[in-house]
Amino acid sequence: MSATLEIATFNINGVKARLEAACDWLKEAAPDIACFQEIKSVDEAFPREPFEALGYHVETHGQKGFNGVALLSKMPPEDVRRRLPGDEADEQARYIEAVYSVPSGVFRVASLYLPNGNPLGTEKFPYKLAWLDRLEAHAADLMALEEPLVLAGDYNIIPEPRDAKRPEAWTQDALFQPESRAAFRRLEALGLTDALRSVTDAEGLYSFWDYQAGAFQKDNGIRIDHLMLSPEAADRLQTVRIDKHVRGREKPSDHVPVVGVFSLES
DNA sequence: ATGGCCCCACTTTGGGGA
Repeated sequence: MSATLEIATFNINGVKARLEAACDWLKEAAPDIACFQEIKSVDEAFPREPFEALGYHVETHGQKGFNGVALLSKMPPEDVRRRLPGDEADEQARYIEAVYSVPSGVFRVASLYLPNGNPLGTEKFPYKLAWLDRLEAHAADLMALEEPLVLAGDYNIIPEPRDAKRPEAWTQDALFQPESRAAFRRLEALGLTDALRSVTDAEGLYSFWDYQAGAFQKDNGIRIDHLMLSPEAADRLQTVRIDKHVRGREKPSDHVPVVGVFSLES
């Protein structure tokens, strides 16, 4: 184990369609922990072998056709939890959490895929807000553990105007609604830190570009994939990297990886 | 963010995404 721990979040938009892209990126970036979203696969059909061949333990929480999250890790996971607490009737596979032992102690890491919430005016938006309420409650419970905690994932929230190339185009979208952004700020009010914003105030840092209308070529992107850190994790954060180049490859996901680099020195 | 896409499923049409 090196003196740093790299934890990444990556919405891969289908593990079968993205097997080569995901493996190529893992080979070059070699994160210690990769949080995947939108695996779009049931657990039994998840192609574990190519990832295990790269040295990763694989834990999945999938469903048929859409959604689904996974945790890939070089060290074995402990205490794996699936499903976000707070609604036993919620069947959508959007949350998996595990604890990892590292030389400095432990890191608790979650891969989460927040509901999109579009279109407004349907039941999808209240579902998003209810999911955010449940996430806030669970995050509060986890914060009380006073551990290094990384809530990594596709939040489907544009936190601020500087997180979009064209913020005016998103005013009627669930990703940029005041209620969505207020919920994100409530997570921050719990003491969670938006990792990227703790290292830079720069605009033009995006994690998603639509497949349509040449959005990537125009750099018409948004920042919706986030690493939210407990104080114990934020204290160890060295830098945050967005692997934008993978969006320009063959058969890419519409998202790119966001990587946090943490110090393991005591 | 619409002119232009992409993935998935009991596939050839519709649901879902952002």
